[in-house]
Amino acid sequence: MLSQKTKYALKALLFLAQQEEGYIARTSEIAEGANIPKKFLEQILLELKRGHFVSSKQGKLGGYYLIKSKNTISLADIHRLFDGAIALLPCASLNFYEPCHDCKTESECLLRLGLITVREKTLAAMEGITIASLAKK
Amino acid sequence: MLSQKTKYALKALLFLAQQEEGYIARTSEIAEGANIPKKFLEQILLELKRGHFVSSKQGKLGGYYLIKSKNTISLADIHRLFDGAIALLPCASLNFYEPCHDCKTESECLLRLGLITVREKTLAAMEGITIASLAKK
DNA sequence: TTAAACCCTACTAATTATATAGAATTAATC
DNA sequence: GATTAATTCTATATAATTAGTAGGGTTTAA
Repeated sequence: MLSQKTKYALKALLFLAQQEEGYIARTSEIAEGANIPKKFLEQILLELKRGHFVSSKQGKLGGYYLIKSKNTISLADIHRLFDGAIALLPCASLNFYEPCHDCKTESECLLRLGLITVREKTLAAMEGITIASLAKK
Repeated sequence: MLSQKTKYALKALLFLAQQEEGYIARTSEIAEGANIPKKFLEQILLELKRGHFVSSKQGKLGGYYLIKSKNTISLADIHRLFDGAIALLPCASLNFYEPCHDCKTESECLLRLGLITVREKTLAAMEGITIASLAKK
């Protein structure tokens, strides 16, 4: 399941994607428009900025705007930024790989291969969902 | 990600599936064989019993055994029993559906349709992974 | 200089995850 | 019938995570 934070991040990105090109949205605007607690949203926008999905203008008249095309921001990207691995176990993950602690040898872990199959399917689906595809209702 | 509990449940089921037909395995046997804390495993086996995946014989010489064919116990089943919904949000779930609180109307939730697509793919993959398929290395 | 915005760190409250403890119950065997 | 060995049940403990809140610092336009 997505964390609330990931859900809010997606909604915030959707909000930004629906503004006209070049528009700079204040946090409070996004918070109201997407129904997100403002102080919580501040943190989320900062993480999105560090993840290079949005950028910001500081000071008065400042705010946030997309710096990646909405076609290239996928659900997989945002999930990884906030919730981490897409795989069901670290040993089946591409970007967050870790060996199992409770399997003595890796070949011994009977779950791994099956979970890699699941991750491949889920990842393909999640990469197909972009902010652009979500925005066109 | 799978919780530790789900992972242990899968390992316990795999252990049981690898025993010969009709064998009754003690909790302590499973705990050692699958490297699971015994008292934690007790709770897991009880939940698997309530879920009608295993049954038990009480008293001395008692223990646990599968009551569903290993071909018919899927990763999706076990995930749902211990970790709940497979969908990324409750509003996209089949078995754990709940409407979003922060979307005023359902049609307003732009995430839902995309997440249903992801759930369909993931679910299909998880239903394809069974205890039997995992057991054959 | 002031106001309005982003930026940053710390804190908190509630929930969930991961167990552990111990007593009650059941059943086989001596 | 007593003993032993197993499941069953309920309660507790502890640590981590989640979902925020608080409050000040920094930047920039006017």
